[in-house]
Amino acid sequence: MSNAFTPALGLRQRKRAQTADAIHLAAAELALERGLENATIEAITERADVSTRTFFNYFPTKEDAVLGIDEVAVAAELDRVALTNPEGDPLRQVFDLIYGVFDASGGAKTHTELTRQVMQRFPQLVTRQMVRVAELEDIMSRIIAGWLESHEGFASETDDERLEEARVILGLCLSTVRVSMKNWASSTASAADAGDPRKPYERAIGMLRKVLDRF
Amino acid sequence: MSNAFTPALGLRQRKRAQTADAIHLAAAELALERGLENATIEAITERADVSTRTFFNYFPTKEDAVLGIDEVAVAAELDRVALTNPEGDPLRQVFDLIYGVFDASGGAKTHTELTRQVMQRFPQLVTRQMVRVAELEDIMSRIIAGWLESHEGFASETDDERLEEARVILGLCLSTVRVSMKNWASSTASAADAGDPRKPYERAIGMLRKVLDRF
DNA sequence: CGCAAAGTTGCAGAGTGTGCAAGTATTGGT
DNA sequence: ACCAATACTTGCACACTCTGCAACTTTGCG
Repeated sequence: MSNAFTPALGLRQRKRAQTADAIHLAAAELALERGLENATIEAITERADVSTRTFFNYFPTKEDAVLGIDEVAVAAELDRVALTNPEGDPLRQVFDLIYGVFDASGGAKTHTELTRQVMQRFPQLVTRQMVRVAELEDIMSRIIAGWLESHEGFASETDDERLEEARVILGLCLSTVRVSMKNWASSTASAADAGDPRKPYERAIGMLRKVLDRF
Repeated sequence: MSNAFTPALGLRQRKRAQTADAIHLAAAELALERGLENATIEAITERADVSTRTFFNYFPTKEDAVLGIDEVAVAAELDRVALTNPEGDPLRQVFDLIYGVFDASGGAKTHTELTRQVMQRFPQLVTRQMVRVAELEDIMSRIIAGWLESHEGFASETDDERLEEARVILGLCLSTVRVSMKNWASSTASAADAGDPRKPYERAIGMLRKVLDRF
């Protein structure tokens, strides 16, 4: 699991990742076994073999634990991408940004199939996931607005105008991803889909293009 | 208050509306006075002069009370609009649908300025409001898909394709409304804006058009 | 080794939300 | 005016989520 970007993690960090994963796994499994409501914190912590108090040192809410959201990784990804200055298809850039955040947030990383099942069975979690991303709207919009600045057609506008357009663009892409995500979540676990968590994003681009062409 | 559409409500229903409003008012005021977290159910019920238990007979959560969401009215509005078969600008139709749901949901009805202040101070509530509307996505998408059926260009597609496109279209409009809504919430309470809760919707249409023209 | 920083845990407690059963008010029919 | 069905309110007990705090254990590092 260790590569150029995760070089020789100390014992502490390894343990931390292990514990987080154990809690996430227990939470997701229990949710599937007995439903989201009936998977109590007590049951989760018992299976993950940590105290109730420790649970909340890792995840602020039960839902975040089920989704396995890693806030630190998300922040890091945003810091990283804020420095890039991409070229090419603007829509694809935005979708890549969104995918990066989702990917970093953990759901797509370790237990893809488990997460898909959870999202399929509890659609509230897809919504929840989107709300979480929406909370990063300010940061992401600013990044996109920065991109717009170097595009002809946007260069002549004020910062505020660009920021607002960036918000709308982000919103369009996010909502398309959400639709596509729900499709993915409700798809049968065919090998083609389950293996590639990017699939819904690729499909989302196509869907958005198709609808944009209508208007 | 009674007009052609609210003909001679019985005592029971009038009291019910009164109580709901009292709770909503108390919740919104207290949220503004001491913050969302510190406005406890206990404090709200005390001010509205009902028992804690009654509170939950009216609103499922504290946030819904602060926003004054009326689920019954929303359901009625959706039933009503499902029967219509509108003509004209498709985008406007969708925005009208969204506005109808918001309006019926109560936030825009009685205490417009209060609600605006609450949303300005607690942006989570804007998100929350959007999530609520998103939960009606299935129903609204089906209505829109029905509209598409009678539009040339969509008539040749399958029901599933139309439904998916309807979802994406709804998503685009919703996310634009959300952006516009946040602008509205953070605007100063100038007479022009405060008086007309439709303002953000009109503006949203313009914003979406502008961005669509870019692509 | 030995100290500092990070992490774990139990406990006490505030707050949200639900089910139930008993009591009270409203309605509509006679 | 009366009665029975119905709707609404309320108190109570209880389950659950989540937080602050203080004691304790583990890890990192000079």
